[in-house]
Amino acid sequence: MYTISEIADLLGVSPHTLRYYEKEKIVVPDRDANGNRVYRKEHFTWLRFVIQLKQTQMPIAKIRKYTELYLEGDHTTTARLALLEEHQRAIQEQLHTLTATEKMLSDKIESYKQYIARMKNKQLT
Amino acid sequence: MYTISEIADLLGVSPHTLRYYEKEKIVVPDRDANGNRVYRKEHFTWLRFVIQLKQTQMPIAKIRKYTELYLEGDHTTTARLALLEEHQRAIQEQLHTLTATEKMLSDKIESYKQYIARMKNKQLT
DNA sequence: ATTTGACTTCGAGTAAACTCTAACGAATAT
DNA sequence: ATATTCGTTAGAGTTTACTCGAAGTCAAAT
Repeated sequence: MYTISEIADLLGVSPHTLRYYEKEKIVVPDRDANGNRVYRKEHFTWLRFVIQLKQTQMPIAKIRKYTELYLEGDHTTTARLALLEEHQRAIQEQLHTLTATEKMLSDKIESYKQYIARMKNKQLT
Repeated sequence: MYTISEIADLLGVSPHTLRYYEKEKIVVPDRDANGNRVYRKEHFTWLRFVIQLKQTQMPIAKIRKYTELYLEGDHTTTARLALLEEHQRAIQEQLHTLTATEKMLSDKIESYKQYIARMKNKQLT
């Protein structure tokens, strides 16, 4: 049982963001007698999942789609599977690009270091 | 020597985007007698580099910063190196997150597949 | 001579994902 | 009893990176 700011702290997001996710119907918490939001373990788990998808560039709209399918029940498993596989492919492409760029950068960084070392030497002579 | 639409085609971006990059002082092409943009080999090379940084989530502002330093000349090599190293770290973090998420997803995908297979079996009985 | 097509500028418009503001209510602290 | 703290809402504002539209120029094709 968490308040909005507690769960925000736990997840490293702002309460504003959590209200936004609620408006987008991605995670709709319970309410207490005063109308305050109450997040439970399952909300926490779902939010953690959502944030992980977000960190890997899945757009909010697709996350909402997946959430809708999940809430619709068992007959949407095939659709959900397709969505996850699509995102898996997106991730694999990103891994590709990032790996290539990392190589390019470490080469460039190496050249820069050598250039700087050469300049330092010159100064000492 | 390329026109704006030629280089846009070569790089897979729109002429609009190239004009925007010029406004942001990331790549400023030459002009011909009619005032039309003329991109040369070096502009192409720089744009390809910029696009690769963009694909790995470097914000336009940082790309512009790097470009400025580059244009300022040799005495900015240390600053440029620092910038590249910072982005390299960002990439390594992304690789981490993506790898972890890819594992998470392939597990989830596996469960979904098994669940669907189980349902199919049931139907056959 | 005029139409076509590609270019130009400047400024406005768009989409995504927040992020903030203002005005209010309830519970706790002094 | 009052001040503070934390929550609420609806709606407006912000940032990033484009993306588009309108009005105009210029050279080549018909």
